[in-house]
Formats: sequence, C-alpha cells, structure tokens
Amino acid sequence: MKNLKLKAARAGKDMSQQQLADAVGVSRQTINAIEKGDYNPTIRLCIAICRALDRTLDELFWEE
Amino acid sequence: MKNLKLKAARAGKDMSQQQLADAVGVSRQTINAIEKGDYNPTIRLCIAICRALDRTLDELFWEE
DNA sequence: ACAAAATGTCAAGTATATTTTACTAATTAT
DNA sequence: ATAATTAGTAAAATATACTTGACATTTTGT
Repeated sequence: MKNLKLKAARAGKDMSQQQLADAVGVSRQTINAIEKGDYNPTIRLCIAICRALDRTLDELFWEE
Repeated sequence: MKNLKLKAARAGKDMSQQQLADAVGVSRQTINAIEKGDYNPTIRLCIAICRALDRTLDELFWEE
C-alpha cells in the first residue's frame, strides 16, 4: 500500500526523493520503493526518515 | 542498545518471548535479538509487535 | 516546444534480517 | 532438590532489504 503520508511530508519539506535519500544514506530507488509501498524498510531507516522530515514513526508509518 | 520498553510491555501482558514470537509469526530468537537490541527489525514486524502488545510505534521504538 | 529535473520501474548483485538447530544459564513451580 | 519453563547466545542456511546501473515517463521551468 502506498505511503502517501511520507510523500506528503517530503513535499512539505520541499525535498526530492534524491535529497531525502542522501539525507538518510540510502539510494533514491529505496525511497521510491517505500513511497510506492511495495516493501518493508527496516526500523532504523524509518527512524532516519522521520528525523529528516521532523515527524515521528506514528505520524509516517502507523496505520489504523 | 537494549529495547527495555518492549521487554516491559511484554511483561505487562504476561507473555513469554515464545508467545510473542508466535503471536507475530517470527522465531523466539528474533524477539530475543530485538529486545537485546543488537539489530534492526523491519517496520512490519515492529507494527505486528505493537499490535500484539497494544502499543504504538512511538511507544516501543522511538528514541529521543 | 524544448530542456532539465524528478519520478517510476526493472534486473542482477550485495548486505543483512530471520530461521533452524542446538546448547547453556537462569527462573519458577512442585 | 529437582523438573520444567524461560531466557541468552551462536553458527550455518535462507529470505529479503537495499544497491547499482540503466532506461522510460512525467513534471517543471524557460
């Protein structure tokens, strides 16, 4: 399932996928795949993404 | 770094590592390793653990 | 319309999360 | 004191997260 909250938070910081990827130390394709939602990142990467975007895990990765 | 919040939440539900492992569909060693803190689970596993323990990601896996 | 940047996607390779089996140490109950 | 359950740890194998490189499509700016 697509992660639109992540996509929106990134847009809110005016960052490209490449910029976010550089900020957290992964490839652009990894960010793209996470937003596309067809896989399952590690928690450390999720936390790094949250810190780069000033959000928490619950805000970006929790689903009711 | 050890995940004591997870250990405490599990104790609060009176579950063994084995019971939690069964509840979320991984091996007991995986739960043990996460509590021990020397590795990096996937977010889906973290979410499954949170649901089994009635906690959120921020409560069990976020660190300031 | 055109160029440049950003995004979507794929295949092959590498790094690492997770499993299985097994053994030991510590707790808990009888 | 002893048996049974729980917890800690390790090595080898398997599954999968992530990388690299490449190309196509879409969006944005001029």
